[in-house]
Amino acid sequence: MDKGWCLAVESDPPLRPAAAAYTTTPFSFFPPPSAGNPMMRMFQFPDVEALHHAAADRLHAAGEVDFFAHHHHHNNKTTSPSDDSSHNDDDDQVNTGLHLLTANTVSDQSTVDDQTQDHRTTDHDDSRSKPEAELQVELRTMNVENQRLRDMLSQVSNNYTSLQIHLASLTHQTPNQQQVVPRKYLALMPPGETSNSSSGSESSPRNGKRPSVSGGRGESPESATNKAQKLSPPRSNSTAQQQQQQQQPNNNNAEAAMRKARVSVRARSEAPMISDGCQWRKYGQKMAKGNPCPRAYYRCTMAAGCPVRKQVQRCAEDKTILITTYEGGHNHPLPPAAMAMASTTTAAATMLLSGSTSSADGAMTMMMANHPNNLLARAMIPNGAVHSNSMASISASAPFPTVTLDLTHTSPPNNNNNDNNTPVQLQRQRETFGMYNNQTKFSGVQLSHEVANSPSQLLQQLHHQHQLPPRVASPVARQQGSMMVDQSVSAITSDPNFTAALAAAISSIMSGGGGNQQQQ
DNA sequence: CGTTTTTGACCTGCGC
DNA sequence: GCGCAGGTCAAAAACG
Repeated sequence: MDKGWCLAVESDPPLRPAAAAYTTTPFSFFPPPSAGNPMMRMFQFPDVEALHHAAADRLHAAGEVDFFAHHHHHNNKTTSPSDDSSHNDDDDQVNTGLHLLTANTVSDQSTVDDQTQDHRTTDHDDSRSKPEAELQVELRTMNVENQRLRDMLSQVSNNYTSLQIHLASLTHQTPNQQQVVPRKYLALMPPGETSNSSSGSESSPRNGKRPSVSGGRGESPESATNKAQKLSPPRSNSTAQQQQQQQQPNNNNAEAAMRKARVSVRARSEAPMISDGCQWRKYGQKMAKGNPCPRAYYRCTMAAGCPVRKQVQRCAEDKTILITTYEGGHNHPLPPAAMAMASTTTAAATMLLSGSTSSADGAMTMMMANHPNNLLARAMIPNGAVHSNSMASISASAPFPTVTLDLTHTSPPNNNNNDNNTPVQLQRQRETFGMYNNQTKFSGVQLSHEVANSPSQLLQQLHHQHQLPPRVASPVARQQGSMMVDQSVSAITSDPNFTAALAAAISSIMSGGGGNQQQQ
């Protein structure tokens, strides 16, 4: 069960003491305030926190344990009768203060709330339960509203990224930079290609060059679409079709192109699949010629009809390198963790569309530098600075225009930051975060270069990584994830300097009241 | 029992 | 036309 979420650790005990209480905190509603993303702050609801504080005060007045005081004072050794209810053998673990529960749905929260409610009301009168119930109703209402706003935010963010890339492409583009590939590519667009963003129709990213899909046995909508496309093969792209294309809005071509463009990511990983925040379902596996390692085919299952697919294969020359190739664009809102990769693939598709390697590189660099969640960006572009030698390349020789992001190389030394890590430290951080889960995390790749410089970023990454629902991870993944977390925590805490920085970052986060909850 | 993975079969494009 | 390789389907198996 290779789930792209691969955030099994979020439900693992070591990092979530007093888990049940956390679920009810306002911290669970939002991602941490993203320094570079004012929109995220914009969507925070102070009222919710005020609501929570009111509830906490009430609990205090009633002589009950304030779960949230546990937060604010970072007393990870606090024990209480209520804590015992969720207590386990992780007391000797570091309480990062991060919200690590993922239950976001009303039902889930309701369940936990009910449980905590049971504990609270056992020894107290019922008169107080009614206001609490009302508060919880309000909380749930706000949660729903939050969910809706987050969906909207995802859409807006996606659109913003696309527009930004397109603008960068146009800005950087010069006449002699326009290469053949994208034009040829666009010329191959079947005329029937339309936006997949809202219809939910499973229009598949195909063109004439690509080996066609369906074996004809399954008559899924996708297959039907493919058939229709086959009836008008690209090679017969007539003048009428070209005229039809010209009549289409430009963004139609762009979107169609994006669905065909490919983004290949090379990263070192022992895990079978990298984590990109999305949910994938494996639908096939093949032995590719010249490579003893099989190639796995995955399809995005976050939304019905999402055309995004990816291929995962190990490099024949170096089996520690995992090559993940993305194709297409999502037709649904994405969780923040998935936004990074999605925005990257979108950028890559856009740069292919823009038709210039240099402009593309600039576009991608710009987009990445400006996208707060783009983990690849920070892996490629330390500190968001524009690098001329970013590890991105565009292949025109491949069957499809492909952007390759090589994350197997270490970043060049960055003089702008305070990178005074010893190689040993960096290596330890790589080991710590690169093996964070059973799947390699891009954020781990990124963290390996930044973690010591920015513990708060580490926490944000951890925060994001713990947002997703536990159901998406297999037990094996959870177990391995738990082990990795243990190792990670151990490694982190073994470094006194880093521990101090981590504590400071935790304090910052807690005092800032930033929290999150995964949309789903 | 529903979901996911496995895996053999099938289809298509391309090169010869 | 044939064979090969890439990609996908879908029944069966596995899993929770």
